[in-house]
Amino acid sequence: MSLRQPARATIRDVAAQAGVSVSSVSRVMNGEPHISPELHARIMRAVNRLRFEPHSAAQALRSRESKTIGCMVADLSNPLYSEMINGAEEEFQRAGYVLMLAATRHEQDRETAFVSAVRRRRMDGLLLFAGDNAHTDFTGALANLDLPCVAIDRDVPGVPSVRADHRGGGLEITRYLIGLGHRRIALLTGRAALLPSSERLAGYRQAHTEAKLAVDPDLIRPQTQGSSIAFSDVCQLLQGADRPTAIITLGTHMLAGVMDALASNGLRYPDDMSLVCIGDTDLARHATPGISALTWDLDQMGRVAANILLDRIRGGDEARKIRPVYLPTRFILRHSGAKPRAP
Amino acid sequence: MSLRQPARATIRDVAAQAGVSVSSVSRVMNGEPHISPELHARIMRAVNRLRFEPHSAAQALRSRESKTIGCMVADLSNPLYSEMINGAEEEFQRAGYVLMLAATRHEQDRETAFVSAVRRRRMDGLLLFAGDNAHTDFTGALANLDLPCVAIDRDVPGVPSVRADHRGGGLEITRYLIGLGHRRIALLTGRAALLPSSERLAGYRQAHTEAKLAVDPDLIRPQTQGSSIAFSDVCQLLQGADRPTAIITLGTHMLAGVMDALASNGLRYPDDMSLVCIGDTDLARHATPGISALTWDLDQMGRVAANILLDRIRGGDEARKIRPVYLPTRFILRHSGAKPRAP
DNA sequence: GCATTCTTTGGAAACGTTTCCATACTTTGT
DNA sequence: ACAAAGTATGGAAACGTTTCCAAAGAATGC
Repeated sequence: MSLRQPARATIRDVAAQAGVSVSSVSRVMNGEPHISPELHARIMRAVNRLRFEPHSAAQALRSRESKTIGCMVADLSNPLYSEMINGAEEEFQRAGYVLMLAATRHEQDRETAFVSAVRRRRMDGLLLFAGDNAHTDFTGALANLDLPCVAIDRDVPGVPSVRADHRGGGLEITRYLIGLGHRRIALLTGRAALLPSSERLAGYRQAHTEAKLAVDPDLIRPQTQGSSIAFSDVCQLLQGADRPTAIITLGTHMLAGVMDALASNGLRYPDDMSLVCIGDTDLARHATPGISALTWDLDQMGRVAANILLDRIRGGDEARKIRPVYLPTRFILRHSGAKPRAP
Repeated sequence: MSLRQPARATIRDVAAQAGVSVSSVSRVMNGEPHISPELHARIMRAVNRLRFEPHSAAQALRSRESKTIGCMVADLSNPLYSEMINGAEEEFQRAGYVLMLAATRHEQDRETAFVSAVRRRRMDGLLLFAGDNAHTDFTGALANLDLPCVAIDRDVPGVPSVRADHRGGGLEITRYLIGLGHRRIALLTGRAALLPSSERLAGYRQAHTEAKLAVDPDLIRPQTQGSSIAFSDVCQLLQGADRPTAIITLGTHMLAGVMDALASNGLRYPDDMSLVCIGDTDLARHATPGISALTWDLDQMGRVAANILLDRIRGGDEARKIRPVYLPTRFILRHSGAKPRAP
């Protein structure tokens, strides 16, 4: 019935066509030395004639490497992550690896499921993006893995990581706001269990300590990323007796919710409320007035992580270093900060 | 020197441990019928004791399916794409497939390279995102592939596709602007070779034809996505003698460039220039005034495409349908449009 | 009660590579 | 000139599954 394609050529077909042994074909395909030019030419001719393409499952089975990198991320639709993945993927592609992607949606089940997939597929390495620190089942599964791993903005015991200096960034922007005279600064920093959030919080606390200010726990909103959550968080904060006079918020999605909340409460920034966001976005840049933002190089971060992982896979010198690599953050001052109003 | 992990258990180890044949183990692992409960229990006990996980390369080699989907996208850092991938990945994950991702960066070489990877790895299906229609080498390579494919917002001969109704959307927003009285409408719609761009242009033309207006080719800027390009495009348009009075632009990145260009030329929207953007973003929503936008359901689009592909892989009834599936666009009216000034 | 079909198991041959070992020539060193 | 080392090739055994075939026993039809 269906006219099937001619069966794909195997290495044996190539050997027969060229009149040589399969081992010679294998050697040519893998660019091994000690091959006479004539043999090489003859084999390549057969390869081209038959359009031979080695079956990577067979290669993986025999040679025990799959030329595959697992990449685990909580949320692909978050531009912060996709930007990093984009950078990392370029490096992997250049090195001849293919990315296998899984979005875990912050669910521990999916994390362990992916670790299982990594094992079954004998992936050569694993790149971990920010994920919940409380997922100990997952880190347990990971420890049994004996596989080169690199984490991005995540703290996994025994795994090297690349991190933005969220603590320093949190410190810098909190100092800035305190310097302007703010004493009640709300922090909408995303899920508490994520490393970037907890680090930023640490910086925030440090700035308060330096200025001998107490931290009001009510001002810290460690909620999930999302504009509607930010909206209701801010509304709630504004209802309170002792309002904040400044807000630090994530730039992606949450900032929009914060702006909505301010607008629908008839407040304007920077006069009624100072604003700083984390992660520079088109919105932060082009809102009027422009919103000061903390930023760092996402593409670079992906690339650095990818290269560390590749180096580990190759067993390079760097392979034993576990200490995190930190990338600097940069504060972009715009016009969303002002002295707080006299009460 | 290095304390290696104990070797991973194979199906043979399990069989030995349970005192049965390997074929029985295989049957249990694959949930085949005709297995006595006692055998099943005995084998599962051995599986758990040895922490057996089947080697997927061996499975792929023997069974000729890799449980893997290739996903080719031009630019991962574009939120439009990553949102769609996010939706598609969820569906694939649910069906037990893993996504293999490649970013082609609009380079034909990378496209053909990935097609080759798809062949070698015997992936089970291929999901294609918007890419250059001029890449005929690539579509040629694809035709030889004999593999279930689905395209998203891309026209590949013989391949079913899921598309947003960019033509209808382009028509609607152009009609809207013409209805306001605009006669010179600039169109900054991204690379001309991409299907969404050319479809929008078709809608734009149709609206002009309906209104018996000529289309000035100078107003059509089929440039690559990017804020700096949009910036210089708009500056150039504003220098011309016969300025446009409205601009249609892509929402991601380009809109920011357009806004910059207006601001640095001392123009404000909607009074000096009407604005509509394609793809709703935080910036469009929260700029003041809000910017009217054309939007469609990205997550849904990814899911629909994924399910069509899965159906094709299973050889389902839908398998033979090649006609594109269209998803509707929706026009969100905000405050970025006004009647053009009297000249 | 006997031929037929179904259920349950085991044995062994693939799947398509890589890699180890053997072998027949060439070099090279002294 | 002869041992040792190097180069170029082939043969065959893995790698870890699935699947086809055979076979023995249990259930069914008439």
